[in-house]
Amino acid sequence: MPPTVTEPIRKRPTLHDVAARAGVSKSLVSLALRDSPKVSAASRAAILAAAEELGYRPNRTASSLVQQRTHSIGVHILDLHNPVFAEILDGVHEAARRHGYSTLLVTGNADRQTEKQEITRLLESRVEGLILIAHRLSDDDIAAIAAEVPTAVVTWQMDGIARVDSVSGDDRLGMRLGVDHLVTLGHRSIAHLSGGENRISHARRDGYVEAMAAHGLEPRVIPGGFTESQGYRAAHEAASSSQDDPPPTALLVANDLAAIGALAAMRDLGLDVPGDISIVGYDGMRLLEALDITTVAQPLADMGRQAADLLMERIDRLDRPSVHRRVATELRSRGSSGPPPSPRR
Amino acid sequence: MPPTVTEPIRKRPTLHDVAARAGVSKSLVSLALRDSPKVSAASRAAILAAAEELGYRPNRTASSLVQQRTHSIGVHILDLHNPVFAEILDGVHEAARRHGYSTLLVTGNADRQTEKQEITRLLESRVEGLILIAHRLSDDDIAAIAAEVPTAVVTWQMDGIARVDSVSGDDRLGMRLGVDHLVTLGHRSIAHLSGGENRISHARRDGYVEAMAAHGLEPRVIPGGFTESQGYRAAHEAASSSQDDPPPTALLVANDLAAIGALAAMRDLGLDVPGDISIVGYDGMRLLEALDITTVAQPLADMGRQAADLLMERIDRLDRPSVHRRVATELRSRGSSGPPPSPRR
DNA sequence: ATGAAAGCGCTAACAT
DNA sequence: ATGTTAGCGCTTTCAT
Repeated sequence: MPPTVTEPIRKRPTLHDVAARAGVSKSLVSLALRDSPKVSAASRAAILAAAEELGYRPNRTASSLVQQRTHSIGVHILDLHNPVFAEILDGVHEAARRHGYSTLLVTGNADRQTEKQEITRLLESRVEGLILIAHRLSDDDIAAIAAEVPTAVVTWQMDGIARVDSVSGDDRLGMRLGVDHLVTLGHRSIAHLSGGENRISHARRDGYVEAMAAHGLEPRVIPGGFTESQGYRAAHEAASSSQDDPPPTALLVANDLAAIGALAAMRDLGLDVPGDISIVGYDGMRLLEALDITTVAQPLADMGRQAADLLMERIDRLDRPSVHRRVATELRSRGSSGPPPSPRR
Repeated sequence: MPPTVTEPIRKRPTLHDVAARAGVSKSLVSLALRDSPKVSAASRAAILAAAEELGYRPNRTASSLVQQRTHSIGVHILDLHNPVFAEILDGVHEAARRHGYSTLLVTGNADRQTEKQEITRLLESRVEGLILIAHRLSDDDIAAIAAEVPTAVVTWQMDGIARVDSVSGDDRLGMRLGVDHLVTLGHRSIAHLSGGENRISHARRDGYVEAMAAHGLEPRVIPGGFTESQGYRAAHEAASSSQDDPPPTALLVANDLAAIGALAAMRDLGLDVPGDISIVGYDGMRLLEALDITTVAQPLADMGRQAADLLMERIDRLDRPSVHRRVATELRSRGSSGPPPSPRR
C-alpha cells in the first residue's frame, strides 16, 4: 500500500522557487536544467537537488510561449475504432520521436464538424506540423490549413496544394490486384461492396470497375461503408439473390473492417467461405491474418513513418515543392478466397 | 482545384495586430473575442472584421499561461491497437466535451517506459486531470501522479490512494459468469488462456480458478497474453492434446482480442467451433458481434464516461474521498459457445 | 560562470 | 464602454 498523500495540491514550484532554494538566479537554473555546459558543477548539483526537493516540473506552456516553438505536431485520425489507423499511427509516432517531436492526437470520429473543431484546436495549440490520417475535408479546407502549418496527408494523394505532402497506396492498382486474384481463381461474377461516398471509396470503386472492364466482366457495385455493420448489410444484400439475379461468387470489399462484416453476413446466411463465396478485403490490417481473410495490403506503419518524415523535412524547408509518395500495394492471399463453386446455378 | 497559396507562412498575427487594425486596445479585442457583453456593437463588429481579415488565431499557450488553466485533461491509453480502448475513449470524449474540456491523448503502446514519459509530457503540459485507460504503473507511481493532478483509472479498482477515482467491472464475477455459462452448456473441462503477468490478468485468472472450484472442477491455466497472436499460441497449445492429457472442450480467454486469435488457432487445427470446442472472450468489444463470439461484456463507453465525470467532479472538489464505481458485467452468448461434443474421447 | 532585464501573447484588475 | 498596467513562467540577450 503506497503512502496516502493528503496535502492539498499546492501551487506548483517555478524556476523562481528553485533558484531561491539553490541560491542562484533564474537564468542559471534554466541553463542547468537544459544541460548547458556553462554551468559550474557545484551550481548544477545545487540546482538539481533543489529541483528534486521541490518536485519541480517545467511548464511547457511557458516555455513554448517564449521559444515560439512547441516541438509538437498534430495528428488527426479519422476513426480510432479502425485498427488500420492505429497501425499507421505507430509509424508516425516512431518517426516523430526520432525527430524529437511529440504528438498531439485527435479524432473527429468520422464526423466532419468535430474534425474541423479538433484541427482548429491543434492550430491554436501551435503545432508545428499536421498529419491527417484520412480525413473528410475539401481541398480548399486543406489549402487553408496548409497556409498556416505544414501538412502531410496519409491514404490520399494530394496534388498542387502548396505545402502539402502526401503518402498513399494506389487504390486503382489495388483493386485491380483484387479483381485479378479472383479472376485467376475462376470467378466471373464479382461484386464490389463500396465504402460509401468519399474519395477513397470512389477511387476504389473506379478501380474495380476498370479492372472488371479489362476482363470483359460486368461490374456490380453495392453501396456500403467502412464499418463492420455496413459491410454486413451490403454483403447481406449482395448475397441474397433475387430469382433473375444470381448472387456473385465473390465479394471485393472496400476495406478490411467491412470485409469482417461481410464474412459475418455469409455465416448468418449459411454460406461457406470460400466454398460458396469468396471474400477479399482492403488495407492489410494485422487482425486479418488471424481471421484468415484475403486482403489487398498496404504497408501501414511505413506509410505513417514516411508521412512524418516528409513533414519534418518540410518544417525545416518550408518551400520545398509538394511531394507525393506512393507505397507498394500487394495482394495477400488467405483462406477467404478460393475457386468459385463448380456447378454454377 | 483550390487556389495555390504561395506566400510564405508569415508570423502569426497577435491580439496586438488585431487591436491596431481595429483601432482599439488589446484588452477590448480580448473581451470581444470572448463574447463579453461589455463591448459595444460597433467595436465588436470592427474587431471581428479585423480578426477575420488578418486570419487571427488565438494562441492557447499564451492564454493557458496567464489563466493558469488549460481546460484540458490528459488521457493515456494502454494500447491503441485494441478496439476495446477506442470504445472506452468514446465515452471519455463525450463527457469531456460536455464539461468543456479538451483531451490530450497519448499512448505508451504497452511499454512501461514510454508510458511514464508520455504521462510526464501531459503533466508538463499542465493538464488539469488525468485518465488512465489501463496502465502498467505501480501504486506508488499512481500516488505520485495523483499528488500532482486529479486522476481517474479505468478498468482497474484503485483503493486508498488519495485523489484517485476508478471505474471497473468485476473481473472475478465476470469469469464466474463465463464459467457458469460453459458449465450450464455441459462443459467440465474448461481451460483458461491467461492475459499474462499484470493485475487484470491475475484477477481474471483468480476468478476463473475460484469459479471452477465452486463447480468442483479442475482448473487449467495456459499462459497467454492480450493480443491476437498470444491468444493464438496459447489456444494452439491448449488444444494440441498430449495422449495422457485430453484437450479441454472449452476455452475461456482473458480478453476479446486473444479470443479472436484462439478462434484462428482452432480453425488452423481443423477444429470446429463450437462443435469440437467452445470459445468465450472477455470485454465485449463491438467487433465480436460480427465475429459471433461469446463474451463477458462490460459497458465500455459508459466506463469511459463515468471516469471522465468522476474526474470533473474531483477537479471541482479536490479533496472529495476516493470513489470506485463498479459497472455491470454480463455474459453475451453467441455462436462460439455450445454444448461439448457428445462422445467424450 | 552568473545575474539582470526584457518580453513571448495573452488575461484581468483597475482606472477612467 | 474602453484603455492602462501588471504579470503568468519561461528563455535569451547582454552585462559583468
